[in-house]
Order: sequence, then C-alpha cells, then structure tokens
Amino acid sequence: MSDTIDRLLDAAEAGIRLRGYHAVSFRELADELGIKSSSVHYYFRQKEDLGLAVVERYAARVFTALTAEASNAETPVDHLAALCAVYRQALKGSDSICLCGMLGAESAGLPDRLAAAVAAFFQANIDWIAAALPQTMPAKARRAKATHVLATLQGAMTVAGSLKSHKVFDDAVRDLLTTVQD
Amino acid sequence: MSDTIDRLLDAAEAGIRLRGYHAVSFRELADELGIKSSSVHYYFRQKEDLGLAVVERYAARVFTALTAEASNAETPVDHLAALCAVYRQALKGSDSICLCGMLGAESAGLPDRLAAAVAAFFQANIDWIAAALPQTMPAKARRAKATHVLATLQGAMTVAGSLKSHKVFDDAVRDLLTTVQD
DNA sequence: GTCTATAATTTGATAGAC
DNA sequence: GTCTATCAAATTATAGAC
Repeated sequence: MSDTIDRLLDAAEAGIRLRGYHAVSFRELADELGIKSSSVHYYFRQKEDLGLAVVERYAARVFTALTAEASNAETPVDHLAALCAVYRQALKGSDSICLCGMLGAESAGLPDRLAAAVAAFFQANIDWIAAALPQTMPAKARRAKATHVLATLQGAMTVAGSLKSHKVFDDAVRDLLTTVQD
Repeated sequence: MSDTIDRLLDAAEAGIRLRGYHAVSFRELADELGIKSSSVHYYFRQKEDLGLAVVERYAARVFTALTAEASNAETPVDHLAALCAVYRQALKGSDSICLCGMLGAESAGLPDRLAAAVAAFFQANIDWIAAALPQTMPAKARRAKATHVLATLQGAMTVAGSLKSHKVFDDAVRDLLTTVQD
C-alpha cells in the first residue's frame, strides 16, 4: 500500500507535530519503519529535505481538505465553519497541533527554506480566510479579521494540547465564530 | 549586578523562546556566559530543573506585569488592553514568542513537570481573563471568551514570528478587541 | 563557584558492499 | 533499496581537583 517514502513522511509529520522538529531524529524514524537510518538518508539527503517534504505534503493536504469541506459553503460563516472543522480534525485525530503551528513557533531555529515554507503556509491561510469573508468589508478590516481567525485556531490548538482538553479548542472556536456575522 | 543564576535564566529563556527547549544546550548557555557547561550543572542539576526555573520566573514576571499594567483598568476592555500590552511587549522587545507558547507547542515532548508548569500558566491566564470579563456574562460564555482571548494572543505571536511582522500580531489583536464590549 | 576530564549516548551524515 | 560500518560532532551528566 504505502511505500517507504510515505511511511517516512507520516512518521516524521507525527513526530514533529507532537514534539517538534529538533526532537525528531533519523534513527527514531528508521526504527519505527524497521529500517536503518542510512536508508532514510537514501530518500532524504538532509533532515532539512525531509522537513520540507513534510511541510509541502501537509500544506497540499490542508488546502485540499479546505476545498472539499467548503464545497457546499455559501456564507462566510459556512466557510469559517469549514475551516475550523479541518483544523479540529487534526486535533481530534492525533492529539497533536498543526504542523505549521509547531514549526512556526520553532521558526527562528529552523533552516531558512523550512521557515519560509511555513510562512508561506500561514500567508496562504490568511489569504484563503480573507477571500471567504464578506467582500463588503474594507480590505484592511478583512485582513485583520482573517489574521485573527488563523491566530485563534493556531493558539487554540497549542493551549488545548497543553491542557489536554479538546473542549478548550472548542470553547475558543465557538466564541470566535460568534464574532463573525454573515 | 546580575549574578550567574539570573544570567543563566536569561540566556535559557531567550533561547527557548526563540528556538525551543530541545534546541537549547548547556554548552551553548555556558559559552554565552563565558563559563563551562559543568558550571551550569552546578546551578541546575538537570536540564529539566533549569526549564522549570525558567517557567516559574517567567510566570511570576508575567503576572506581576499584568497586575501593574491593569492597576488603573476599570472596564473589561481596559483589562484586556492591558493583557494585550503585556504580550505585545514580549514580541516587541525580543522578536520571540511567549515562553509558554513555545513550550506548550512542544508539550508532548517535555518532561512531565515542565509540561505541567506550562499548563498551569495557561490555566492561570484563562482564569485571570475570565475574572476581567463582565460578571454579567454566563460563566460558560465567560470561560469560552477567556479561552478565545488567550488562544488568539498565543497564536498571533506564532504567526507574527513566522511572517516576521509585528503588524500581524497587531492586526489579530485589534480585531480581537473589537469583539469585546464593555 | 569554577575548572578539567571524562563517560555514555545520540545525532546528522557518508562510503561502500550486497 | 537496504545494509554494515564508521565518523565527527554534540548532548546530558558526573567525579573530583583547585
């Protein structure tokens, strides 16, 4: 079914999202797959290459999910609810935060290309949210609201993960959605 | 002026907030102070002990700053503005995120006592915010709003740090404050 | 309180056999 | 594609001299 490269990306993503980039090692991933760390280097020459591949696959998956989840959305509230559902799934499925929530926090300690990919993910998220908001809003207010929405989702995952309570995420998001009108 | 233990806590806090717990080493801290890593172990037997001391000092400082900044606050909006000002100072001063924003993200990979201290910081923040909100609000709505406020602040620092733009933080917080009425 | 010296482990990475 | 073998460097941590 899934070849080695996919299983590597799965293991690396899970590790990074749970414990961070620097806490994930080639040997640990190799052990999880039942291979040797030198075999991991066969697929990804450097750790940075692996990190980049994980971020790129993750970003593609999130935006695919966003498109699917928002396919029947008409109002801004519909779109934002779809967005929140996509992020909530991540938390519910694995008790881990957004990949880019983790890497964004560690940003200053990451290789440049990796930090840039994370920043691009955030920017694309803000753009997606801004496009979903009522186009009657002034552009500045729209951008501010979009930034607010993304920040709340990211922060809610971090706080919920620390307090080990999905309800914390749900509380924050429920209140967030009350502040958006159609 | 500042003795070795304070300088160690300063260096460790700065390192953790910028790059994360696992990216900070005893040798690096020792080099920064011009001493040897074994001397760091004299003050903190294990890395976990150092991490705990950093979190405890940080939490005390934040709540002291909150008390001071909110001393003249009367309305809920005043209190929340004071809270946002305290968090913004952190970003402005060092371009780094909240210590517990970083450690909260890394939570699953931290020693238990450290993760617990971070969770306690978050819970105390939520309680402080909830107490500042209008007591006329239903308790559940108040807790949800307080969680939302903390999540937005934490997430805004992460996203702003990644996008290297303080304006991102200001945008998110400005929009957040428009959603709170006296 | 700071040092030297060192141990035990882990890490990212490479060379080359099969 | 996976392995063995290996490397150089870094990490947390300890023992004991000064």
